[in-house]
Amino acid sequence: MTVSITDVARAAGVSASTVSRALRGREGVSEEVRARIEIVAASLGYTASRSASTLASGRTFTIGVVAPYVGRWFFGKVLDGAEQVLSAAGYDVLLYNLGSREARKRFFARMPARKRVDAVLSLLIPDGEESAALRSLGVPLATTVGGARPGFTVVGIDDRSGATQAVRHLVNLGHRRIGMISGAGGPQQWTTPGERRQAYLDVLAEAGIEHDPALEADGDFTVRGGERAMTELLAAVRPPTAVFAQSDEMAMGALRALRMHRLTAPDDVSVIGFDDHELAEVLGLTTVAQPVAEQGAQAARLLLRQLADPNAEPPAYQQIPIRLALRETTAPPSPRGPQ
Amino acid sequence: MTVSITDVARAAGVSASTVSRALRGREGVSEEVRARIEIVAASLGYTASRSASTLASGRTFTIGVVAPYVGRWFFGKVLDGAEQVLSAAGYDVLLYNLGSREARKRFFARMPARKRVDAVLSLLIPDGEESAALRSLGVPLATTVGGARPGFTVVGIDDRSGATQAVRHLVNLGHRRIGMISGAGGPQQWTTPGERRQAYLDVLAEAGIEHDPALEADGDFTVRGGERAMTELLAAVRPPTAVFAQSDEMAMGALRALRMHRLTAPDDVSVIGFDDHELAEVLGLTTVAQPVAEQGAQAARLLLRQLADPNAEPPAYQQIPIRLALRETTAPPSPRGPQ
DNA sequence: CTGTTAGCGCGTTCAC
DNA sequence: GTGAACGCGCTAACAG
Repeated sequence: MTVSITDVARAAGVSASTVSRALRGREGVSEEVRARIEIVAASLGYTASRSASTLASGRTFTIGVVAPYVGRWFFGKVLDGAEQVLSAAGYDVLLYNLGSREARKRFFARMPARKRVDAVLSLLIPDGEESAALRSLGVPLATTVGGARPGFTVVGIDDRSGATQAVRHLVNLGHRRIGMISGAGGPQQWTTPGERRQAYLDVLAEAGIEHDPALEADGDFTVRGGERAMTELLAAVRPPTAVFAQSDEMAMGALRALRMHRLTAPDDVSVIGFDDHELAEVLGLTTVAQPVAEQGAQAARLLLRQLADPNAEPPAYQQIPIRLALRETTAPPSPRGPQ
Repeated sequence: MTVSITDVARAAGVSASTVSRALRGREGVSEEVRARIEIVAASLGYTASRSASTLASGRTFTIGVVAPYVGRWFFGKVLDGAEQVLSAAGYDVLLYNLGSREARKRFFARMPARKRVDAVLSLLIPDGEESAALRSLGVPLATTVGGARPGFTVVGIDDRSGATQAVRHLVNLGHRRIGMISGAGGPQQWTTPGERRQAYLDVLAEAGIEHDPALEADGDFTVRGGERAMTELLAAVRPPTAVFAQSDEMAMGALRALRMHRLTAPDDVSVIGFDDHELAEVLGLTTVAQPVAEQGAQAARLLLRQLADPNAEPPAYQQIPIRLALRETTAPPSPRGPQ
């Protein structure tokens, strides 16, 4: 039924190996024969069976992408960027979406990717055991989240620098009471919240502003959490005149909380986010823009490079540049701000 | 290096065929032996090679998902829903993200999914040629977009009914000048814009409201487009007091346009969307809620059913229920609305 | 440059 | 209930 390599070989009057060589562009086939084979193969609609080639060669031409939740903006974008690079290079993408705790457990327990992929791109932060499980696959590993980890090529942004830019921006506008909405939870290995917080503290210190713990609130990296956190900050004895949210989604929640209190940004409170979510521009949200899809693309490129040259030492950590996207939710403090 | 079925067989003191039978739960293996084999396999960390099983059995245990753009909210959600169902059933998901015109062309020209998947879920609307290419794979096909198509199992919502509910809601609130932001473009086979528009016209007619072409604007199904469209509507001789946007993203653009004009919803203009985008709730947007992830999940289930029983006639079209999500952007027309 | 010979690791008969 | 033999479709090593 489906056409195999021997069908092509017979039709072209050559052996199967010659067809194999010709179609994969290997040397040792005369141009004449190669051309004939290509025509025959095309006319027969032949595609080599991936399973058979994999079995014979050991290469799968497939990259596994492990994600916590492709339905979320951030991961969808990273996946998008990675997929484009990989498919352009002739690789297939096998997606493992480990949203639920059970799915995740099942994946790492049974490792369905074993013998199925040439490399793995992880969009989630594996704990110690999970990292070991991935390393046991014996293939190149990359990730776009979390700090440097042995065995992984990590592509990320400079969280410290991004947060520094954000808070400095608020300081430069003249704010002195600057709040922060952060995410306290998350896996141990996720260094982002800590890095951004440290930058916040450092900038306050360098500006000679005393840190007020009442101006920090946990937003859980969700819109709802951001709303709750902002509400909390507004209830402080002396509310902030500006707020740095560690993510755009939390910043959006904060904007909503302001609206609920009949306040607006930046007239009453300045708000700056982090990410450059696709709706940030719509909302006019000032933010630290990180190229999300590009991080996935770059991680994919580094994996491809390792596959092309297994001997080359892969970079342990690579940074993608970020920039401040000035929009409409930040301005100098106004006298009529919340007291 | 990697452990194979013969390794397990030797360690368990049985033959490879017995291991194969035992591990796949086939009959004809004593419970005693099966238990022993399972223990040995687990302790050795054995996973059957998918390529080898595929080659031997013809089944790939892999489903191909073809998407136009996983980075977009809607498709990410559908993919998410589908992936969960498929991976829970032991299937892998091979993702083909056909964002660019070239990627799409390349995919349909070379059909890299051939011999690689047991079924295909398409999140994009294939044209005639592309449909034929997919059908030539000889596997079950499903889709969550577009109208019914031969050879495909289609899972979707009742666009007509959803739009009817939306516009009736506005009529019931007392609105008479009701605008619509729609999307004119898109592929021929995409019936959604037309269906929703027809419902809009029908409800106006049934309410005895004369249709005013000046109250329709094209929003291109994007936030930006929605913003432009709303601006256009506000510039009409007699602007609408309420607007039905055919998607939440366009509705969000409309809200932004209102803000730019120092107007608000619902005080000046009521706005209702369609989708229940994850940020709709945050913005308080009244909308027609469609369960996006559920559509992907249901399509996946129908594919699995066909794989389990190839003889069963697959349903040609299946509808997922929708509901009106009443929130804060719709209210009775106010006397101080735009004139 | 090209053909022949062996597997790759399984699932699937068919005997026993 | 279990094992031996065969083949799935292809690539790799070796001849020629």
